[in-house]
Amino acid sequence: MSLDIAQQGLRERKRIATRRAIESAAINLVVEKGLENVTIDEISHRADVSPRTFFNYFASKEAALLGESPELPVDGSVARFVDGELGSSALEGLGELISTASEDSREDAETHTLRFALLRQYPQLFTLRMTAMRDFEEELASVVAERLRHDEPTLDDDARRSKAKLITLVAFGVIRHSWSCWAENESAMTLSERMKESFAQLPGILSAGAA
Amino acid sequence: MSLDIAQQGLRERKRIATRRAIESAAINLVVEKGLENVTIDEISHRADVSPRTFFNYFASKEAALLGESPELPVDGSVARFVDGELGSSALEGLGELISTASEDSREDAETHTLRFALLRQYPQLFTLRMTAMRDFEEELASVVAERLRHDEPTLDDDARRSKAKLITLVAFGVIRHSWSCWAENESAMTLSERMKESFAQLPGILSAGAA
DNA sequence: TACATTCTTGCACTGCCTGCAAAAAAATCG
DNA sequence: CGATTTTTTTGCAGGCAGTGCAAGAATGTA
Repeated sequence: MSLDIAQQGLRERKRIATRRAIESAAINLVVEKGLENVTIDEISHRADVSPRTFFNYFASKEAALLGESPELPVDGSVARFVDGELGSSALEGLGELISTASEDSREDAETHTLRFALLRQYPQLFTLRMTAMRDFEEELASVVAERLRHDEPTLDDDARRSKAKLITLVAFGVIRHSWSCWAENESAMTLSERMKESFAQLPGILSAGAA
Repeated sequence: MSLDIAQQGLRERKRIATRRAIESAAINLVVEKGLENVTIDEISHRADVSPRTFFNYFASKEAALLGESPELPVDGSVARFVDGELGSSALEGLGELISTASEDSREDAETHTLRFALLRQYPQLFTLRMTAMRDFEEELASVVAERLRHDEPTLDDDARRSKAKLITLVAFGVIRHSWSCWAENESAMTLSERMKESFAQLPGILSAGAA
């Protein structure tokens, strides 16, 4: 794990350091002065790079604040999910997969905390993050399709892909719900706990008929 | 219906005309030259207003392309939904409410068609549209909460609001699914038909357990 | 007609973002 | 080490987005 960063040459190490410096400068400045009052120039200056270099690393101020896009966990939980060992249904398993995955983080703990605070403070940032999740959605949808191949082998390809996508998008709806609840209540549960909660509520919203 | 535009004075009529002219100029230019190759200057010029005036009407090029935000239908279907007459569950009813509402349109048919073509062509625009839907989501969530007050009178306020939000966000997940299917297949069904389809698939994704 | 209100426009200004080419830094090789 | 190649950083020039302000035009009102 800690060998990832290991000597791939000075160049690579410097690139990572610069990226981190920019992210950190951006996040701290926004915490200090507010999103609207921070310019690329300021961020670059604090990170000790030229404004032009900023754009060699990030496409925008927001991109620097959001950091890297999420990726599938690499600990084998994906394999267990595909094999049907995670959750009694694909949707439920997906919920477990995501809420567990949202716990790990390959970065500085303080940066991570501040980033979350910003997502809480600026809903626009959360929206952007969800937007940036499109690729992740595609990835997840194909994993879900694999799971469905296991759960329902009789389904034809098109139906399976469509169903996988529906499951994925519904799951993202649930994630948004978790987020919304989590962001409103000052410091109640962990986000990942809140996610488990929302996923648990899910079955109740389909069946509950008229009075 | 056609009386909406009726004499509210020259000023108001001109405002509406200008707004329409800008929208139309924007849409047509983007259809002709592609989203990236159209500037505010061009749009303003074709709409016969100054670039400065453009910003008196829209905050950005994208806003002009997307047009007005969606609103709740005014034909009484909301009341029927709240009273539990629409759908056998809140989620199902919400599906009917939305898919029906997406049919009406208070605008020029050609503009409407082109706008949809653009949403199809540029997924970023659809994402933006979903982002702009936040307020609409809030509105819907409170309507859903009313419906829940009817369906499950025993629920306390917090639980009801949370559940209403979950239902709403899941519904938006389904809408995204409908959109995705609709945008991929060249000219299959109506969007609103496609929505009914996706909502119908929904019950199947919760129960389907392991093989 | 005279007055008040609202809308349009030009102007100046800040900030975002990109392409390009020169300089700096790091990797590679003899 | 020194020479060469590759990659990164930086400055510069420039286009486009978006905003505040104040003057002037258009509309509403009496």
